[in-house]
Amino acid sequence: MSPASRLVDVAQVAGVSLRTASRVLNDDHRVAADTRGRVLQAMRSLNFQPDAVARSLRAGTDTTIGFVVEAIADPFFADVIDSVETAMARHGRPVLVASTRRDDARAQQVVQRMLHRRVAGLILAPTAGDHAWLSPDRVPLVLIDRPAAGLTADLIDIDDRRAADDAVTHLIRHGHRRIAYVGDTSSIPTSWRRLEGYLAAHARHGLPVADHLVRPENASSREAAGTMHDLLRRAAEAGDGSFTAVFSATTRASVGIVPVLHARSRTDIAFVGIGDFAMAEAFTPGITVVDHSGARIGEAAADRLIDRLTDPGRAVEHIRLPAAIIQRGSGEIRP
Amino acid sequence: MSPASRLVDVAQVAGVSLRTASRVLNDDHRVAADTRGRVLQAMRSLNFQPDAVARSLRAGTDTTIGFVVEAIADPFFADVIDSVETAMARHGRPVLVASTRRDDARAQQVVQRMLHRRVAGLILAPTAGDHAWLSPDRVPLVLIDRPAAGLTADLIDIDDRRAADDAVTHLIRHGHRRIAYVGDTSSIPTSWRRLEGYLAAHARHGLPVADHLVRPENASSREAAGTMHDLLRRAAEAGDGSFTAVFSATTRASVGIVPVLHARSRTDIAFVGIGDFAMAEAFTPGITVVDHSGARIGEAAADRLIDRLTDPGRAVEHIRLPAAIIQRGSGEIRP
DNA sequence: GTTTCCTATGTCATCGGTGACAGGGGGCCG
DNA sequence: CGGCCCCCTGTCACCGATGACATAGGAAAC
Repeated sequence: MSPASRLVDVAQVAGVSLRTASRVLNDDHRVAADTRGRVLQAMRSLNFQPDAVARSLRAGTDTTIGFVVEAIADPFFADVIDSVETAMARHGRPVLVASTRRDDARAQQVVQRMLHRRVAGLILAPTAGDHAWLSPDRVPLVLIDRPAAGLTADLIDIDDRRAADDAVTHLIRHGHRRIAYVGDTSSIPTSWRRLEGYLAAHARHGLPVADHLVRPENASSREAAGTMHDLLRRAAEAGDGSFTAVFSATTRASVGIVPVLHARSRTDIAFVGIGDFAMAEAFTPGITVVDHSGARIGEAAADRLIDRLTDPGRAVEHIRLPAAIIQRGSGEIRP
Repeated sequence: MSPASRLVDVAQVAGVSLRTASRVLNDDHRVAADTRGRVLQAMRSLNFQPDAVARSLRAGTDTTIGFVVEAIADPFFADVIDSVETAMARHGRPVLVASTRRDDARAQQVVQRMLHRRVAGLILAPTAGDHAWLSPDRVPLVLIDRPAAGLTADLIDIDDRRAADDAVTHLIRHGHRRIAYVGDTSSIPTSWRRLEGYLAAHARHGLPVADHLVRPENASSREAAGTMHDLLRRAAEAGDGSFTAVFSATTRASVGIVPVLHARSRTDIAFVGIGDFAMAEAFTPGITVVDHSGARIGEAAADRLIDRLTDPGRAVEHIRLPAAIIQRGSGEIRP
């Protein structure tokens, strides 16, 4: 393996100075046509490729984009990463990924690491804690999915309150009066907004909310499954603990709940969840969801970040992407 | 925002030379205890963090690891990426991801880009084409999921032939004689080995293979769903086109097939697929699969790469991870 | 007391490019 | 024909760290 050739080698072969070769490399117009030709020829013959690290050092900033989420394997975030990477690849920008596991300290650590790598920009799905340590003037920043406490920056999300309200209203319209809520930790704005939507839909229809049917704080699919078991048990024990429909506030929760309902053959209970998932249409009945496309969010975030890199001065924007109900059957079951 | 402090600033505050500060930073033992103390104190007071780009330039190599797969959003690869990132984070190594969309040219491009960034090592799920352009002496390299044509490097995979053989044998033991094969493009070793396994199981049991039941070349879940529809239609038309079980060679295909079977209420047809997926246990009957854990593969790949970075001279290894049948019902249906 | 050696620290060059600025040479103008 | 300007190219310094090598000063050895 011959060592990678450097720009000096090119310059020498072309018989020009390093600086001139550099100008050709950077499409500087003030280079005579034939000189440019010789340099380009030399580059080809040496199979020259510029060293990104050296350029980054001189430029003071890298071309790489950092992407920080709580879990890469989460289907929603995997979609987002995929579309961000695809969009960034079009601009020749590599993407660094990191996961936080919902741990504030870890989030801070991985972000700091990226900053020391001088990433050109960051896309971040914030954790629950305060993010004042991350000053947005320090690096171009786009948030996804939820705002970050103590941080003003571009944000791409869906209207969580409304998505939940729509889902619950859908169930109410189909005749349900006692609807269980199963959701994620309400320390995250995404989650409490969905809970708000659930409550708002009830209030607007003059329906009371039974406290024992509201079950936030399910951090994993497993916990959600446990909660579902518990809800069913209570409903069986006491007549007044009953419910005819379930609203799941997150995909994670849905993936726990649906198997429980099916394992118990409780297809008499209506179900609507936020977040689509693979195979949702494969059940009988199909699973009705309010979908927010990860791919769309990723694309919007990538576009926004590229814009901000081009023109750092622009005003902070909050982009709301639409979320719509996909009716597949489970949400249209009547009590 | 004060600009990030540099090592010279630290040196100045501590009243030592740049070089001495550098020695402290690198735990060089030949520094007097009190000098070290002053420097560390200065680092803390300036909140100093070394510039990773400058270090990379000087060192000739970056600490970053590159990860290249065909699609980041693929559930299997998302698992792998997640575990690789988690493992690498423990070693303080950032991870760059890139997707190839199964396009050789694109694969070559993203890998070259990573090399120009001087990544410390690469983990690669090869595409179908020839990979001779990527010399393994150029960068520490670990392959996952399948070998690469024209390339000798560490490889982490499962025994695809055997996994398929096991799955099909499982069906045969449950009394099936006519088993359909639905799989992915057979240009990829992963895929044709699974087809081999399917054929081998039949041969060992003295069973003939009906050509019209062997359906490779389903690149997407959608195509697999179409193929399943077609198989069912033919079986309904001609008596001899019938089958009592389906073997799906990839998760992608399974995700297409299962909904079709359930939509048509064909739960009389047995099913076994390679690759587990979310909700597989939620169906009635649950979906029997041969599982190969993406997390395990990612962890093994990360460990292997770290080993190779530590000791570049080691012999190339081929690590086979176990894959085991998870019986959930669909594979235990009798004809 | 001188030589030797070692410890702690410093100076200089370097990694591979790019910014700032200088300067030679030809064309155009007065 | 001198002066001005512009086009093209070159020299030098620098981005932030580390490798190679040098050196002051004291301890150990003779």
